[in-house]
Amino acid sequence: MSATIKDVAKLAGVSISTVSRVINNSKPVSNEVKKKVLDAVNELGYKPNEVARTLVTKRSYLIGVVVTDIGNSYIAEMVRGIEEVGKMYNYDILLCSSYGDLEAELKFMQLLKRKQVEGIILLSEIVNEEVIDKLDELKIPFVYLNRYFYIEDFPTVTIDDYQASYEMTNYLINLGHRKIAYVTVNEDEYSLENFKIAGYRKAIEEVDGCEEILYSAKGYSIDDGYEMGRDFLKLRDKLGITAVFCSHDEHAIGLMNYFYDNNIRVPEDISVAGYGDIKIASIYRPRLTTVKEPHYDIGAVAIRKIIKELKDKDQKETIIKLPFQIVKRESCEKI
Amino acid sequence: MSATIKDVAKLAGVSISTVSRVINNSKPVSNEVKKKVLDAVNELGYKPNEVARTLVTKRSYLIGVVVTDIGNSYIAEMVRGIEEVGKMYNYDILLCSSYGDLEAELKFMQLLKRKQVEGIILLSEIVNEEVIDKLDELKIPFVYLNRYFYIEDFPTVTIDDYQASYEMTNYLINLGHRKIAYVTVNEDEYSLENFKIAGYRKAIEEVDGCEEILYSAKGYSIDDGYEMGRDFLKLRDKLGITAVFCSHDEHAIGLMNYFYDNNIRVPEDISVAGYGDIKIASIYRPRLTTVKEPHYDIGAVAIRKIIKELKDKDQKETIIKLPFQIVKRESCEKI
DNA sequence: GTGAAAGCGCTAACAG
DNA sequence: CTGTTAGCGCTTTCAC
Repeated sequence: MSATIKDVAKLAGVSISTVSRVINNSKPVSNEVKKKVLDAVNELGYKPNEVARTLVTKRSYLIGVVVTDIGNSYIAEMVRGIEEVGKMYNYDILLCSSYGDLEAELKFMQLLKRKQVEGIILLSEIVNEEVIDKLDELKIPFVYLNRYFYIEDFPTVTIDDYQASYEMTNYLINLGHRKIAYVTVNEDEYSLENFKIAGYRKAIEEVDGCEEILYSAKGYSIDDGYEMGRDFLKLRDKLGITAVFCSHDEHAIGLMNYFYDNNIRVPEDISVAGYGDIKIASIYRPRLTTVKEPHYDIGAVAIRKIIKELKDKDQKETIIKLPFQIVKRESCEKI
Repeated sequence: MSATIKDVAKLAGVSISTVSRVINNSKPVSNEVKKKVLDAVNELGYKPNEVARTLVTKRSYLIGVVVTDIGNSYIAEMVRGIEEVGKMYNYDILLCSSYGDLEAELKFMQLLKRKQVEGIILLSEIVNEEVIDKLDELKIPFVYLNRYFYIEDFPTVTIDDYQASYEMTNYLINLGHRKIAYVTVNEDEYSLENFKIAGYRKAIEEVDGCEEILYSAKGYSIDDGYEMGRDFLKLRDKLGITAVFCSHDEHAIGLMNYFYDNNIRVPEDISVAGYGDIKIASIYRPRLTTVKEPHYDIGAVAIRKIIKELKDKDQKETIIKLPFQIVKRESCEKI
């Protein structure tokens, strides 16, 4: 096996505490002895065993991150933020994917705790009381990130969905649109959609000639967006919809795909706006007008919050709201 | 702090060895005692400390994964494969992102070793001797995954690039194309492009009227694909190119974006084929015809290889080749 | 079957 | 400044 601190001590002819002192710079050591130790370290290629160190210091420099699926670009982006900021503070990321399974989420949280992670970031897409309880029960700093649902007074990082939705709807209205459909998902007491719909509604109500048109997609995926295409088109023809604001970029992309496949031109025949600014939104043609959720920053702020809490137990802020942006691109046009 | 094995032992009125035995099922324990222990475990909510366990057993159940950027969909996909298979064997993933920086790669490998990971999967996009040496020096099982470069006799999992490139070119030829451009990247002794170009060349040479047209992009990104659009279009007009086979989906997407922005229709005006089958390839319109690299499987097989090696030191296979697929979609058409 | 004791590799008092 | 010693929480002989 690799060399241990003992080997170094023996080779350098000093005690292990002295070795510990020089590699940690924790206490003054005479230059002469220090040199001997360093030489021995080099000669043996000694690398401290972090596991042993963790056992005594109680500091693992590990943050557990459980995500639903790293394959989602918005999640990957958040993980990037988490990891990059974590690294600045010497933290490493222990990654677990739940694929949306409740049991898996629960299991991983347990597992992470056993592995002595110092904090947990849960990137969930479901809402469940057991998970909440477990998170509290673990007694380690955590942040709960959820794009679809909210839990009151629970540590999280987000944007002002009400305001974002309001502003985007306004943008569409200013473009001249009046028949603006809003594509939402399921109704749920804890769904963030409630805020977004409220924002949309407010904008609609403020302007004469505008009419609220709500449409529900089945799920959150691109496919769900595609599949609603047929029925949505009927609705459009019936009501004269000229713009559609989707609560998720995925719907917008799916819908645009359906439009492409059926020779409906965007934005000439209909304007499409999304929400999220996932990676593909700026790659797809036409590029998608959307609400930019700062995924990277959300991750970055989330871990920063944990690290701060690790330093100073009492942090007041539980919910952090980050700024968003209305990103204007070619999928929406003046009418 | 959380309860330790000592607390359990005390509460159950047995020795800590007995507790260890029942929670690990490592030695027979009388049912009566077992029950007492289990009760105590429940009452205290005891969860073994994996760090302490690792220190004595020398098994961390951790695999280190260093990637360039989890934001790349092909990388995310590989990590999914790694993680999912890892979990089947109770392994967790320690994730590090190098963002292509050599020093970072080196540093993380070191770090992972200190954290006692049992194996390392390096997902690199550069080639460097130092890295190779370091990997060997670490003396733990590893797999080296690199989409752009190869290292002879180095543990990796890949596809037969020569054959894939050959088959795709053939497909284009069978569609009636004769002036087929191949978009490559930089020339480098260790570039996988050498194999791909050879495959392309072979197909071209086999058919009368075909002519080799090589074009080099600046880098590997979508932007690089976009930026070559202008010059490429000139070349197309000059040579009468009817199809372009890009060595990377990113180029193909970037190119198609340039075409879209300049009113060149795909596939009517030019057929476009890619390589990789990254996520966006099947979402973009028109959907991209491409060589499907099984990213998920590559990750899955990579970690499986490591786990196998952990079980049985001597594994013969160093390079594993996985099957690929020619995925025919709408971006290529008969001429 | 069960307990006592040693030890994994390291840090951190405590003496000197 | 430096060495000795006592653990961190757990597994694993080795006796009984």
